[in-house]
Amino acid sequence: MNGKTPLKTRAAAKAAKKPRKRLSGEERRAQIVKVASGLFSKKGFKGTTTREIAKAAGISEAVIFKHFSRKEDLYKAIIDSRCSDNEGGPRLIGMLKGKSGREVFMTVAVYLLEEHQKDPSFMRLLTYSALEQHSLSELFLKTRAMELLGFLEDKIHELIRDGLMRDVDPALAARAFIGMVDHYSIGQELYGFKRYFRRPLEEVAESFVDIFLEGTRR
Amino acid sequence: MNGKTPLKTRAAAKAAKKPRKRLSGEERRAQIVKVASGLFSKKGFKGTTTREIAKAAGISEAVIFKHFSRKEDLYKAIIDSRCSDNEGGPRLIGMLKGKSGREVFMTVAVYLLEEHQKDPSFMRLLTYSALEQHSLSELFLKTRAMELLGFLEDKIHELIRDGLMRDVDPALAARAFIGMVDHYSIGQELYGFKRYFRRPLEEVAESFVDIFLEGTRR
DNA sequence: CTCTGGTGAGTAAGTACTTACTTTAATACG
DNA sequence: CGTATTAAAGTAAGTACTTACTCACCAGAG
Repeated sequence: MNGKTPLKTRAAAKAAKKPRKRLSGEERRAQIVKVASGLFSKKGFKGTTTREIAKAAGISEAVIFKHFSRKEDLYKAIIDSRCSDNEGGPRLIGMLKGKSGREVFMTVAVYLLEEHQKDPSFMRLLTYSALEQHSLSELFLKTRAMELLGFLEDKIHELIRDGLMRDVDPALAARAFIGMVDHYSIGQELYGFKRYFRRPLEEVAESFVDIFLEGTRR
Repeated sequence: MNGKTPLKTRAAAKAAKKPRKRLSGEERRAQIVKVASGLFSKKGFKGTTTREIAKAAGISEAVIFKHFSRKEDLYKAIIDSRCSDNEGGPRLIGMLKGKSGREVFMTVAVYLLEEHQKDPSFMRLLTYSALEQHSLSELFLKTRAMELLGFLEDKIHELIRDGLMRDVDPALAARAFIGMVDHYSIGQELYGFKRYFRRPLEEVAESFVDIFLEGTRR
């Protein structure tokens, strides 16, 4: 058992116990953001302690405060990393340009359902943020949500002008569509609906697009 | 001013400061539940302190613990008072019996939108509860949400059978409809959409019912 | 007098955040 | 090349304050 370290047992034990990886500032920062993000999404900002974050990251609390002077700053760093341009939003809008009506709505539905399914923690984070009135939801609203709704609104307007849709309120119709899709994901992930009810992602998307497009067809 | 109590100034000041209403046990209990409910819905369970509750109710913390041995018990009492049979749910389902397709969906939409607008705090409470995985959301899901969805599902099934609707997945369609309506309220209240976008309640309900019914029409 | 509704002043266990200190790795230099 | 220097990465053990929850006691209606 202790054959290797008959003497110096304390130092040896310590060394054995802690194969401590020493990370660079940037690496550690990113790790903390990732760990905290996961915890905040599960338990909320108030519900997560800096101690827990430190423990989960395998470091002492002081390290967190070397990188983020306040717990609140950690939240902001998470926002930046989650809402940064390299992932998400812009990609979707880019995918939509030049597509036909049905293709647009189908793409949006599949994209949103896939995103939620791939990473349900973001939706939780966003919802917590909205409730706790942090800026994440505000930022997300103004960058992502509004952009997508605006795009759909324009598209609907265009379809109406071209006589392909009935004369519905474009803003309301856009929200109706996003509502169907988002609310489905929220039900599955937050309210535990998936225990009672589950459909293949494509089937869900197809159904919603059908209902929406038939409902708005001229 | 102090003609009545020239002496005993301390006692007099105290008496003047606190026109303390002495409530019966039941009254006090109900008051605490009401106050706590409002605070929990604004700041969440973890985000609300017993001290805040006491202050808001104009009593000392100890009184709270005379009525509820743990903070958690207060949550349960709130659940009971919010989900009790006398208000909400059953009334809605009752209103729906024997109505035609359009009437059913219109009634549901108006009802949900009105409820959310009348008391947005319940939605917040419910959402917090779902995130924090308290039993309120579970209970609500099993009593109210499932019941309403089940009713709509049956109605849709019936309408399909009678050749009044296309052959859509009834469960999915029911969720699509509730999704449009609920998601609209959530957007308005939680994500602050109402700063940018507002429509009369009836117009919103009518639009959603239109989109849904046209979309599912045979 | 008594019993119920009410209190002020605790307590122990957290909480975010700090301080004084140690370890490690890369670099400057004799 | 090895060794002193330095600065960053890391820590244990605090601090000041908040938290849920308690307890010994009080006041006034019946």
